[in-house]
Amino acid sequence: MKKTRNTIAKTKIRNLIFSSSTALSQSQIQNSLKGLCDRVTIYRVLDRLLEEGLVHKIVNTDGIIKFASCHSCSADHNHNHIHFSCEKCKSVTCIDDVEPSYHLPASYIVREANFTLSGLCPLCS
Amino acid sequence: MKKTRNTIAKTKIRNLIFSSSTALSQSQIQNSLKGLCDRVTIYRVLDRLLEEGLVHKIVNTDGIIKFASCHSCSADHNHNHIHFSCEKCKSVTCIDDVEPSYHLPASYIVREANFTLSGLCPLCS
DNA sequence: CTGCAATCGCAACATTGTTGCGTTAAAAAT
DNA sequence: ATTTTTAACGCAACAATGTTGCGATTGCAG
Repeated sequence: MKKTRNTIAKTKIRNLIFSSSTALSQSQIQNSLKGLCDRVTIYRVLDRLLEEGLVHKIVNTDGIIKFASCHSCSADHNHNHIHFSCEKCKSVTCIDDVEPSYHLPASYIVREANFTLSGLCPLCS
Repeated sequence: MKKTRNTIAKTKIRNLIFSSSTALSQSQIQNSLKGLCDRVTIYRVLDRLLEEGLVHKIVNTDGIIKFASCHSCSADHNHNHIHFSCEKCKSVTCIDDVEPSYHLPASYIVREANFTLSGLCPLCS
């Protein structure tokens, strides 16, 4: 497979996501970087970070895609934990230690799960 | 509260969603209508149908927003069932009879849930 | 320090969704 | 049946988000 390089933009974006307690959208990252790199570069870096399994992707309840670091899921790389989306402060947080349970008819083959609860987070309630 | 009118576009769109076995996006609806009304009208009709509680909104794993009819949830209007998104045929289906279970720290106030599983649907697997 | 190709910046484009405003038409009132 | 009211419409313009092609740049291996 292709080799990946550690560029300034990639390092900066990775650090941003890793040091954030909430999931970040492309526009949030763009604002933080303040013109460090092009908008397109952010999209491409995020794609690469996803492919490399360093971050995971969350679809918010309003359809906005956010990215968060993979902290506890290095073992079996299971992203199927719950996310919480605050209606007030718009933050998206991973609830790492709560796993949802479900069961489907056997004819469905499940490969990924995206569970997002929305409401008010501890800071806003 | 404001009165709502039954216009041609609204009736057609409502029927489309109600007779569909899968959730529909704005663009899918637009293609089906073949120029019956303006693009903007579809957005506005969907908003109204949502407000009136006739349809519910689903955010797909790729961030695309889809709409499905409310069949079994007229009683307490609970939309917290699971949705299944097929990676192959891109269909989004409501799995009405499976309710997910979860529990969060009490400091979170949950108002809505959006649970989407993705993989292969019975027709594609 | 040189060469290769991964990555970047820029421009252009595609899609999705929103807003303002003058016009049309649904349905209640006359 | 006709008038009146205003919800809903079409159109144009805009905003946000994401994608693609291509020539220039730069990380890093040899």
